[in-house]
This record gives sequence, structure tokens and C-alpha cells, in this order.
Amino acid sequence: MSLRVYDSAARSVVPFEPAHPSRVSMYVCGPTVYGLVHIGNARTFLWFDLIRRYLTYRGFEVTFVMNYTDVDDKIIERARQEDVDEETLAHRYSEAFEGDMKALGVGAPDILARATEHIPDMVAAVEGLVEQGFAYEADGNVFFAVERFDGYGRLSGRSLEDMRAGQRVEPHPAKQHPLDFALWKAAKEGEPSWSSPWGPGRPGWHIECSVMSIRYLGMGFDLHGGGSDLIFPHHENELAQAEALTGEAPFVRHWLHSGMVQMQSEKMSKSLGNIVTARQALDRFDGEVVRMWALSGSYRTQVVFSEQALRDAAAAYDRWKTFHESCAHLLGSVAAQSEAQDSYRDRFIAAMDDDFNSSVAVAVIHDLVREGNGRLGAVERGDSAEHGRLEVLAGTFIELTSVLGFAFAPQVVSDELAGSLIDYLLELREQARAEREFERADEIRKRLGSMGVVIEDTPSGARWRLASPTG
RNA sequence: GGCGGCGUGGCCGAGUGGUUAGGCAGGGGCCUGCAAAGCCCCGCACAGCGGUUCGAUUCCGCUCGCCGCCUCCA
Repeated sequence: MSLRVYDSAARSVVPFEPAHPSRVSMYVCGPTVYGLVHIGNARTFLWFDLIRRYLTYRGFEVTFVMNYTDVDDKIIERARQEDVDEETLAHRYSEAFEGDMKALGVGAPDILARATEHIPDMVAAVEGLVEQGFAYEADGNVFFAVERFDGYGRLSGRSLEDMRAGQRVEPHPAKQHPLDFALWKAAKEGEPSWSSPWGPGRPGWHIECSVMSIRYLGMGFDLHGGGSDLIFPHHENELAQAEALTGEAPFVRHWLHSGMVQMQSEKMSKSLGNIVTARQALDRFDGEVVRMWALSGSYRTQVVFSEQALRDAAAAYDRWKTFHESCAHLLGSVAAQSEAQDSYRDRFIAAMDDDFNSSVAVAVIHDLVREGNGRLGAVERGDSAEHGRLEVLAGTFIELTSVLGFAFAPQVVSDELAGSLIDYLLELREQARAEREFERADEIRKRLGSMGVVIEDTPSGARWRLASPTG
């Protein structure tokens, strides 16, 4: 079995075929840094991080590029609102983004490309498109002429005739076709600008991704990702620009798109204003709980964000975390095991190879945990024959969950002293139990419980952990 | 109007032409001084209507309902 992915361009699941058998080049459209990312954005970044992790696990050497759109109409608008210059604003929200991603356990890209650091490349690309007749200038603006690029609409599966272009928004009067899009925008008074053959201005949104992806990965790179709302027009336009400019095809070998997060029955979106920021979610739930929520369904389908969904994810996560802690307690540190033959690993890989079927992958790990918990009980009761199998299971568990990005960071108590005090109270309680003073023992458990410390009695002694803060 | 997708047991969510998804919640049991955690057992689900088939939730057609994209958007 080998990896298969749903390719938006093919509109079906196809074998994943990178240009080089052991390397993968991937580009994901990053945020426009004008505000906090919401949980829908976060899910997309979480998922592409997961895809990157899985590709790496499967032995590919991955080069992952992501961009920051740090010049844009919304940035200009927001900078005025917050009364700072555009650069300061972009810096502020890119820092916030990085903080959120860190809290979610999303790894940094290998290359982070900022639009403002690639303006000369973009100007050159626009010039090239004008020279070749794919673009035209009007009043200091440059537009891409969609009718001159054969196959415009191929990615999104639409034709120029069938689209209701300009129906919802009045097109710029200088456009030759309503779907023509800006490659270069003339600067208005007081807007940030760069010099160009067409006068001061700034790049249009789409050109940055074409230019930067080609710059770092070359034409025909392996995987381009983003949310499904980017298929049209953003990715369609990227493709048109790139292939028109270079005269080569394909621009991208595989297009992958993640589904939208819904709030009740409508899409979560900044323009609708119905957003929950990643930060708000992270205030309530652990980043790994949010990760579990993201993994509970396919990356491609629309999912509803709700309190209940997060609580369900938290319950499932706690099951894994408890198993992890019990193993650590009983076995000491367990290393991820990559040698031992294990059917759980085989099932996990088969699931993930099938267009990253995380629902099944998660179910496999739940199955592993069920067997593991059974062995755990046996070992705790002193059955050393089960020890070896438990070690294998624990190792496989760590291996697979870490592919999914889980670290199960050990619980932290506010300071060392608090930890030793809890240990001491546990000792007192053990003494009380030994003397069959159950009332006193229960009182200690109850009081600690009200402070968020859960006590568990096991055959090998009492243990404590912090209750998960799931609100 | 065009394009894409969805409708599975109380909830979430996979999947398959005839055999167990998985999680949460619920019921019963085991373990425990009591708990907690855990383990075992339990729900005869696949929007509706036709068709193909020995047999369809899974294939085909129609109907109904829902969502996304066609403007910025992950």
C-alpha cells in the first residue's frame, strides 16, 4: 500500500506521486496577518502540519513553505483602526499567529515567506505577464486577462460562461472581463507602496503565492494546500499566473484542500463575524484537545465547531492521556518503538495512507489503548508475563500518537512545593487507609478533588493527577 | 444558473454489496473499603421512493433537505 490523496484538481483520490520518490515539496497558503486567526483557520494549519508530519513519518524528506500576506487592503484598513503603521500591525499579528500555532503544537515551516520581502520578484513576474500578453495595464493597475489563458477554470471545474461574475460585487471599471484580477494595484494617497514600471503600488493578493512558491520550490512542486474556499479564485489564479508566466505545466502536482468549519449552520468567517478565535478555544481547552477535535473527522469535510464537540474530544483525549500516564508510571520512560512488528501500526498506516483517514487512525489507537489498559491491569496486579507486551504497546502508542502531533506533556503543578505537599497528603491518606480510617481517607480525597487533584488507587499504590480543565 | 460536497443508531463520526468501526452519553456486570481509572456485555443505524441484485446503508435513477464556492475568506 502506498499513499493516496484526494486531489482537488482531479476531483478524486489519486496515488500520491511526488516528482522525486523520496522528497516532497509543499506550500500552504498562510494567514493574512491583520487579526487573530479563528478556529477554522487553525484547523487548516493543524491539518497541514499533520500531513507534513505523516509524510515525514513515511520517509519523505519534506520541504514546507508557508507565506504571510503582510500587505493587503485589510491590513491597511486595520492599521488605521489600530493607529499603527502597516508593518507594526503585520508584525503584531504574525507574532500572535506564531503563539497560537505553538500552543496548538503546529510546527514552524521550513521557509516562511513574507510578501513584502519578495516585491521585486513579483514586479518582475507581472512584467513578464504583460510582455507575454497575459496582462494589461490600466491607470497604474495591472490586471490578468483570464480569457487569454487557455484553461482558466480547470482547477475549480468551472467555465467563464457559467460563473456569475460581478453579480455580487461591482467589478473594477477598467477590467476587460469581470473575472480579470489585479496583479498590481496602484497606490492611493497615504497607502504603502513600492515603485514599479506602472507607478507606485502594491502587488495583488494572488501573485505572491505563485512567485514565492516557484521561488522556493520551483514549478511542478508536489503539494499545494489551503482551505477549500481558496480553490476559487485564489488557487485558480495562482495556477493561471504561474503557468502563463513560465510556459510550463503543471504548476502543482497535487492540490489538497481542507473543509470549512461551521458555526451551527453557516461557515465561520471573519467577514460574517461569527468567529471563535483559536486563542479563545485555547483558553478553554488544551491545544492537544483541539488537535483531537480536528482529527475526529476527515480534513476534507465540513465540521461544526461546538462546545459539545470539544468536550467529546477532551474525553477521548483524556483516555489516551491516562493511558500514557499509567504506562509512564509503571514502565518508566518508554521510547517510541519503531522496530517491533505490530498490527496496530500496520492498520494505522493503512488508514493514514488512505487520504489521511484520521477517524480510522484514531480508532486504531483506541483499540490499542483498550488492549493496553487490559495488560496494564494485569501488570499492576503483579502478572509480569504481560510486561513485555505492554512495553510493545506503549512504544507503539507513543510512536503513533507522536505522528499525530501529541506530546502528552506531563502535568505541571504550579511549583515543586505543591507537588510534594500533594505527595505528603497522599501518604497520610495511605496511612489512614491502612488503619481502615476510611472517613479520614475520603476527606483527603474529597478536599484534593475540590482543588482539581484526582486520586486513583491502584494495586501498586495511590496516584494523583490533575483533573482536565474542560470547563 | 454553474461547480463541489453532505444527509449513518441519543450526539459526534468512519466504512462496506451479505461479517465488529471508534469516541461520548446511557443500561448491566467485574474490579475497589468506597471511589476514580479500567475491563467485559448491551443499542438489530444508515433521509424518502423506485430500480439492478439471490441479497443494498453500500451500485443506478428520482424526490426532499442541508452546506460550501462562483467578492475578501483557512
